Amino acid sequence: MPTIKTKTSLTEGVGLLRNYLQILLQEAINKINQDGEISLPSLPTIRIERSRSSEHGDFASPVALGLARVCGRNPRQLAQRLVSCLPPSEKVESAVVAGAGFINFFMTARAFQGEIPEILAQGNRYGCATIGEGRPVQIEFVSANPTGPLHIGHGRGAAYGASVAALLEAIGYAVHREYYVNDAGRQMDILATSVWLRYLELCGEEIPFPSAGYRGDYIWDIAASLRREESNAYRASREEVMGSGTSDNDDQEAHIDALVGTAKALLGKDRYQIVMNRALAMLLNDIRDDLGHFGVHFDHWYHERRLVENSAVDLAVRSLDEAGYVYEQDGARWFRSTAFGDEKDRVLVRENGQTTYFASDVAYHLGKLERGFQKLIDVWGADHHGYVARLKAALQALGKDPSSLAILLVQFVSLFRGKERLPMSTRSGEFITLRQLRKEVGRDAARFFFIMRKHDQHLDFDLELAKSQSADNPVYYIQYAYARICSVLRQLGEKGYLWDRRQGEQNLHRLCEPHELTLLKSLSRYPEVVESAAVEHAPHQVAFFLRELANDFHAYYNAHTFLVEEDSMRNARLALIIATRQVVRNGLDLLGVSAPDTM
RNA sequence: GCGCCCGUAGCUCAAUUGGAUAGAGCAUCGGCCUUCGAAGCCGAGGGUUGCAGGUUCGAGUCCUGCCGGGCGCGCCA
Repeated sequence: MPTIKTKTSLTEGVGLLRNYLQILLQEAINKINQDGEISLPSLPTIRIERSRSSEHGDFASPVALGLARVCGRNPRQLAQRLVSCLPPSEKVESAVVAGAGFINFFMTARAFQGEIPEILAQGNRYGCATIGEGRPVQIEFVSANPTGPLHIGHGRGAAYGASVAALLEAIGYAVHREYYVNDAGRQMDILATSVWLRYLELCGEEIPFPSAGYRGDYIWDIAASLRREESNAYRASREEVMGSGTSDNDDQEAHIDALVGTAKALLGKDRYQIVMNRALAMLLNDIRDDLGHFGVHFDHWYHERRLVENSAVDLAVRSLDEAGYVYEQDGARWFRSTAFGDEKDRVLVRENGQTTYFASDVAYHLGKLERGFQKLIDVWGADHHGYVARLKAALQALGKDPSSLAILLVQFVSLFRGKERLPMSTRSGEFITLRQLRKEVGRDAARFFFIMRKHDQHLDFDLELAKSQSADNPVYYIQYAYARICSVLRQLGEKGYLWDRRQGEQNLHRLCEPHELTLLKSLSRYPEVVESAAVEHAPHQVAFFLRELANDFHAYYNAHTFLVEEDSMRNARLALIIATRQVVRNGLDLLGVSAPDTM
């Protein structure tokens, strides 16, 4: 019989209790496998779960159920056999077979008490893992067009992307955060022209503003700065501007395109470029500043222009062509994405010779892989879902593995003020910006609320709830737990005590009240939660965990006094709540939410 | 019409990716402050997981068909 190797041995570091139990089961399976009782060519994956109900112990494994199927044996009998082969352990109180053949583990109090020194020793690093093994991962998020301020939807993408990035970093990936700046397409022309038209209005020209232009107030601000800087040097008359003959009443898109042409002609290439660059710079600064205050930072801002200028886009199109997936039709060049399951083929080069946004995106993603990232993550608004198939198709056509790119779609946000739903229209520039939201509810509540739901769920964001400083508000509930612990420690000093960490760690066996065990068990779950949330790109799991942890702490607080007279007990309890404080802070940190000492 | 996502307590959402008796928070009702912060704690009620089939030891989760909602379906980005 083959000996199945175990990754780690029992004598090595403790690590997660879950992994520890996994090893125990491995030993048991190995034993009966070597005895010839069962015959396994390779080790099955041994799943260990936290029991949902305390009646089922602390951990449970369904491994015998799967194994029984393979071996053609009775699951309960096999489970019983495994239990009898488990190596003895001081961490396991008992292991029993239950239900269809589950193995339930009841742990000793000591097993959980042992987590406290780990937390205190690791501090900010507690919960981190090395699964990523330093592999480079690139995560692209927000990437809003620089044609206006960020709105609520971008806020959700920003909060989500930032938390996923933090989680991946926590489990050992080398994370590179990137914002893709769409500064090369038609939208930029419309932006530049919108600014110029407002500038002309400021100069006193009465020109009707095109409905396809950007109408937001921020356009006035940019125009005003242009006028301050350049005075009337960019002025043209109403007659010159309106001379193209198109009308806003006929075809709004054609009209704006004509105005763009007029702007380019009247200003000349250099001055037109200055207007565009000024608008772009101001908007990007605004976005960068906004995100900075939101606690969201990027390692790199990647400009689409760069792809155009260094011919990466042309190269990508040529590569697709050489792979045999490009053809010409109606004067345009098409990518045969239907060969990879897309609904229809997509244009790469337009009839007018200009490459499409899609062509840039192919080049951009190809470049990401060529820069050495093995794992790519894109966070997109759900309205872009139709885009997934074509981008993956392009990667596949270029000989890349499409599964190296994970596209996470973030659903829309509906804003509520209590029961009242706030209208969100992007047209006419009347939408609530991220900045307004941040100023109204604060960064902490905004960050927390945005990640509280799974990314593929619609999010109802209640401004009143986010602002309320009450138990209804989960952010305050969690922060309050943190502040309460800080407050206890202040009281400690006022009473003339000092926390004796060593004595505390030596008396952890004193922590055996039900409330204490509940809290200890929750604390030990934290590394498991971080790992799961990271692997599944699901920061909401951290939010739910913190809520439960805070609840366990508040319950403990109400049931017992920490600052008791007896030194050994006091120091043990302080060790527990200081460890709790550490875990709350680590969790909040992953979510970009602050941990205040007082509230 | 076609494609993708979603449908779980009155409301907003979880559910260890196929595991045991589907759980939280609001809201409702009832208790707990002379005490380390009541921004807190404890308890109660509330469910045919949209509907109907199927797959298996086992389904909220997987497959099929309906019903209802959201989003896409440009030589825009």
